[in-house]
Amino acid sequence: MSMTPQNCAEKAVRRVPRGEKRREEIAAVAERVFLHRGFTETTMQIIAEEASASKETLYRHFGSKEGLFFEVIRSRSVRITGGNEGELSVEGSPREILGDLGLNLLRFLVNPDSLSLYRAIVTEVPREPELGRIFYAQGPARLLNQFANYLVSATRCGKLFCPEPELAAKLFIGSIVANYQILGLIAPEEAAFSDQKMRTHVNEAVSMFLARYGVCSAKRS
Amino acid sequence: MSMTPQNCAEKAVRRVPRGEKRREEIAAVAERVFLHRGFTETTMQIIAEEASASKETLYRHFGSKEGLFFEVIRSRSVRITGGNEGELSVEGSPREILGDLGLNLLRFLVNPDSLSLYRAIVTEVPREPELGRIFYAQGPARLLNQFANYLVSATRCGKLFCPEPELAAKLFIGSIVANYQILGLIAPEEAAFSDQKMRTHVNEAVSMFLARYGVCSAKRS
DNA sequence: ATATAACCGTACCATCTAGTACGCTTATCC
DNA sequence: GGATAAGCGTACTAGATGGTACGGTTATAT
Repeated sequence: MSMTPQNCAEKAVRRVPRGEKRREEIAAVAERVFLHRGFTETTMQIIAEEASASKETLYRHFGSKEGLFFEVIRSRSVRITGGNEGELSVEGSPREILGDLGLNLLRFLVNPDSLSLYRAIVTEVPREPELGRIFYAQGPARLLNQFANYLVSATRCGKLFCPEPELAAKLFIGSIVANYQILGLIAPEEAAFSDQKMRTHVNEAVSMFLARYGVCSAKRS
Repeated sequence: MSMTPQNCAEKAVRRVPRGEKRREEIAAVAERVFLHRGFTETTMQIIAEEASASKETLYRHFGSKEGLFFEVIRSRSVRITGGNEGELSVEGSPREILGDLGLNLLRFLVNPDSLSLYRAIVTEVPREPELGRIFYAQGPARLLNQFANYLVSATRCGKLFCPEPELAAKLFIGSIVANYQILGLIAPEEAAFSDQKMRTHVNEAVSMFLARYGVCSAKRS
C-alpha cells in the first residue's frame, strides 16, 4: 500500500553501513568471539555469521584470520588502560590509596573478560610475540610505572619510605594479583571471588606493604 | 659370515620394546613435543615420527590425541612436586628459610619447561577443566599448604607471628611469583632473568614479609 | 620352534577450515 | 538519478589433520 515501505518496515532489514563503520562493527563482534572461544576454536565463518557479514568482507578488511585477531587484541590491550592514564594523586593516606588501587585492580582482573584476554595472549605469544609485548607495555608495565611514580612522590613528601620504588611496586602488585590470577586461569569454576575475600586480601597486602615501607606513627600495631 | 648378525649389527636396528615400556617411551616423547609446541600445533604424526612409532600404536595406547595430552600433562603435574613432599623444617632463621624457599621457587618457575607447562594448561583449561584442577592441586595448592603449615609452626614456636597463615602465604608467594611469571609468559625474550635480580627481588620480598609478620629483635632496621 | 600379538609404514578416509570466486543487491557519492 | 564499489550469500578449492585399515615384520611367551 504505502509507497516506501522498506525504510519504515518493522521487519529488521538492517541497513548495513559501509567502509570504516562496518569494519569496526566486525572488529567488535570478532573481539567478543575471540575472547569467548579463543583463537583456535574460532572460525572466520562463525565471526561472519555473528556479524551478519560475509567472509569476503572480513578478508577485505583484515586480510587474514591472524590479522583480525591481532588487530582485535591490540586495540583491546590499548583500551584496557584507556581510563587510568593520569598520575596517582598523593592526596589522602597511603593506606587509602593503596587499598583503592589494589581493590580496583583485583576486581578488574578477576572479571571474565580480563581473564579471557590474558588467556588468549598467553596462548598466542609463541606464534605472535609482538602481541605479548604490546599487552605487557599497555597493561602491566604501565600500571607498574604509574604506581612506582606514586611511590616516588609519596616518598618525596614523607608519606612513605621507598628507596627502590620499582621493586616495591612489583612486590605490592604481585602480592595482590598472583593468587587470584592463577586461580582464575586454571580453575575458574571453583574460584571463590567474593568481594569480601578480595577486600580482606587487599587490606592485608596493604598492611604488609606499609609495615615495610610506611613511615608514620604507630609502628607495629 | 657370523650366524647372528642382526643382534650385534652396528647399524641402529633399535630393538623396540612392547607393551608398557613402549607406552612410556611414547609418553615421554609426547611430553617433550607437547610442551615445546603446544596442543594445537602438535600433530599425532609428529609425535609418531619423533618416537619412531606408528600412529596406530599411539591410538592403541592412548585412544585419542586428547587422551595422550591429558595423560602427559597429568603425569607431569604430579611429578612437578614429587621432590618437595616433606614439611618445611622450622630449624634456622625465618629469613633464611623464606629466602631459600623463594629463590628456589623463582628459579623453578622461570625455567622454560615450567612456563611451557603452565602455558599449555592455561590454554587448554576451557576445554579440559579437569586439567586445571589437577595442576592447581598438585602445584600451587600444595605449595601454599606446605608454606602455611610452616607459618603455623613458626608462629607456635615464637619465630613468627602469623594469625592468618593462609593469607600470609598467598601474599608472600604472590609477591615473589607474579611479575616473573607474567613476564615469562607474555614477553619471554625481553625477560631479564638474571640470578642477581632474582636474589634481590626475593630478599626484598622476605624483608617486607618479616616487617609485617616477623617477631624478633631489631624492628625497623 | 611356533603362535600370537604388538609394532611399523603406508595408504586411506572424513572432516574441518582458511581463503577465493562470483553473481546479485544496496548503500553512498556525485 | 545513475554509476560504482562495498557488501551479502553461496559455492568452491586446497591443505591439514584426527583417526582407521591393512599387510608385512619382530618381539615375546609358552
